[in-house]
Amino acid sequence: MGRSPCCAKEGLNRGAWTAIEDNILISYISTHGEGKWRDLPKHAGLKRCGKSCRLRWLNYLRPDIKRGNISPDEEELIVRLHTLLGNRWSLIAGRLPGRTDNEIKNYWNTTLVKRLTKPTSPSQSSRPPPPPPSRAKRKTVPPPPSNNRSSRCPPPTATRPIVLRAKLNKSLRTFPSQFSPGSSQPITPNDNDRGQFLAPPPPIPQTEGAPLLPTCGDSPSEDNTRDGQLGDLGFLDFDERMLEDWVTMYDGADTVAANTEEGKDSVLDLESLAFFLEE
DNA sequence: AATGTCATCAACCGCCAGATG
DNA sequence: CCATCTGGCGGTTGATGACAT
Repeated sequence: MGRSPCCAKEGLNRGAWTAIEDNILISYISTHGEGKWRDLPKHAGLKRCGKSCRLRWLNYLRPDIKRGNISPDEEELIVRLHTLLGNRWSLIAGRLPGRTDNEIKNYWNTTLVKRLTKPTSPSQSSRPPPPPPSRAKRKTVPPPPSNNRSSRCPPPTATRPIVLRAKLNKSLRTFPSQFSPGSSQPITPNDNDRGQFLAPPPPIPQTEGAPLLPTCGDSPSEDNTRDGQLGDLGFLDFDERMLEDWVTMYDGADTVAANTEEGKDSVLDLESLAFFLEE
């Protein structure tokens, strides 16, 4: 197709950023906000590719960045999320306020991989991660389930059943389940694209027209979103495999409203679900 | 002290998907 | 519907510092 490069390469600075460049970028974004990365260098007077500016801002200069000292809790969460999501660093980072996908990716590749691939002692309970469903692999992996609903439902290999009532819509992907409890402070006003936590937990959208998970055996004509009401989708045999399939299908939806076996009606994010499944 | 090796992480690269005209 | 643009993502590289010999 012959795409044009994201920016002209000639005459651009490369490599490590200088403090001056950082200051220029910070002051420009604080004045004009994020976005328009392609035009940003030109307007800000930076001899950098727009992509490079974006990366520098997101991974290093944002005011809410938390750097270094990944806590044991964070580490455990990273391991669990990676078990569930694979190398989907942006999704994982979205559950760790202040952490960037790049940092988590680096931490995983340098620290955790080595630790987790070592022969585990009896005291170590972390299981090695499954082959990650990376983007590269998604190319070669069998295509995601088609719109044929029945094809979306693998044979039941349940670990335990959950009644899934709704797939959470994208507006709900932004609230944290465990972090910043009691805090409703937005982390950054412009992070609407990275699964960051922008808002306090919204109520369960029982009457909102949230898109629904497909149900096994539904006829395509039965639309659970009719009248904007959530229908009870019935019992599904639920396991990690299905969850991963749904994550693939509904990329970005990392939370579901679930009615567990015990009858608790709740909104669960995938991390909670992973925990639930491990029980 | 000099050299080699390893570990870390910022930055880059190429691909992809959604938006737009 | 199609071509192109744009932003985002994950994989990889390379510079740098720490540590070992």
